Amino acid sequence: MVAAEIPDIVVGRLPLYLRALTQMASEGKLITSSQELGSRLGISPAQIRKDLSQFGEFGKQGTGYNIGFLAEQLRSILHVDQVWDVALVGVGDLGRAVAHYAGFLERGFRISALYDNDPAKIGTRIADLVIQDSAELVTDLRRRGISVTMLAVPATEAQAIADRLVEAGVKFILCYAPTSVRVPETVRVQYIDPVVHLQRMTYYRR
Amino acid sequence: MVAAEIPDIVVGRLPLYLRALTQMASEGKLITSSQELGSRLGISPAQIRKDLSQFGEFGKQGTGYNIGFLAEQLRSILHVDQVWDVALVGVGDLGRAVAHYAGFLERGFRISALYDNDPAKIGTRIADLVIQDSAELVTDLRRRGISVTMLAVPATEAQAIADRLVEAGVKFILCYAPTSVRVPETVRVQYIDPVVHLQRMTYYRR
DNA sequence: TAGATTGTTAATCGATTAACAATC
DNA sequence: TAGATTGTTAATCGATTAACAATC
Repeated sequence: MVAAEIPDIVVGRLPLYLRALTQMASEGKLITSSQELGSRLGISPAQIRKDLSQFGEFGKQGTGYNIGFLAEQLRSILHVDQVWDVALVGVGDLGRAVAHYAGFLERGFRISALYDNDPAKIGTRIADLVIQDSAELVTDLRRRGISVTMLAVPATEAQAIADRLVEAGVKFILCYAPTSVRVPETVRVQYIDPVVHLQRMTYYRR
Repeated sequence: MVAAEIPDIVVGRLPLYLRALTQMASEGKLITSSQELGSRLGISPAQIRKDLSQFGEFGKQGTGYNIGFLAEQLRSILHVDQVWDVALVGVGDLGRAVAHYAGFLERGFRISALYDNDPAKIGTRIADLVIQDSAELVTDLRRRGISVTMLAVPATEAQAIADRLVEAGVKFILCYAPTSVRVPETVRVQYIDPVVHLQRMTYYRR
């Protein structure tokens, strides 16, 4: 049961499987198949079986997968059978919306710290959290042992803040700023830039 | 000069190239190389050259790429040398933040219609736009010829709204709802779900 | 049992990289 | 010219799919 080297691209699909399974469970379904899951997600059944088989044997021939059991396994694999404390840096319009979003907790994350560098915002509250001064970022995150952060600052500030996050020992950064940041290999970054997604589509203008 | 079949994954990188080039231009740089571009983006120089060569010869041996020229070419390839009207459906916290975001226009998109089904919101304004009733979605989008939309409604409503968008002739949907939607093959969907990105990272917990 | 679906293998398909001639 | 970097080819690497024995 030694963890083999799982391709990044496979890991990337696991959260989609988990999300679909959770949805099925909420619809009262108990069992599904690679066929059904695949048709919901637009992924081939063979690929789903292959992906899952990297981690174990979760299904039953002739029957399919127990939705609750498979979801539980995926939560464990993705390490979201626990709740991660997340710090959000940058409380502009987007940061505010993210801070208010209620959907994190049930999927393994809890926003538990907010930072901004605007004196007018520091000390005010959003969703029960006091906005703290970004100047305290490094000592504070380090002290609290927070390793997951979301970056919702302007693109021009993203690299500087990312450097501070790295300094604070942060391991995972979800970057909403429309720019790439450079970090050591020990730190992982994921990006969300709506314009990138839009441009990926308009290429296919007919 | 017949458009060859370009892999999706290549198309997906073009907006990143464009974003980095635009940033370089704003820094006053005039020339770059696949080496430099690659190191900013964490992509190999060979891959960048290969990707670009699918569309033409944009560089000069020994010199590299003219940043302004290459950016212009990419805008043309991605069809963002024009401005696309975008409709945003769902004006909750996230939709509001998206509507206020000033960064769309210079990258080829303009939010020009807002929809919600909450009577308390309909008729009010956000960023100079009057929120319209979702009930008018189909006729309205069709009349205005809008083909790009952003979907910021709850997951439970996403499929129903997506069906209406398809009915209205929409071709591109950027889905912020944490769910997959089924649409005909003629319609493209891109997804933004922050939790999916977070879970992709926490898998690598050490 | 008969029907269905998994887990897995082998084959296919596609993407990335290394290397280098061309040339600015 | 000498140095640098492109565009492109061929080789390598990796991912997806088809097919089917196993088995519930």
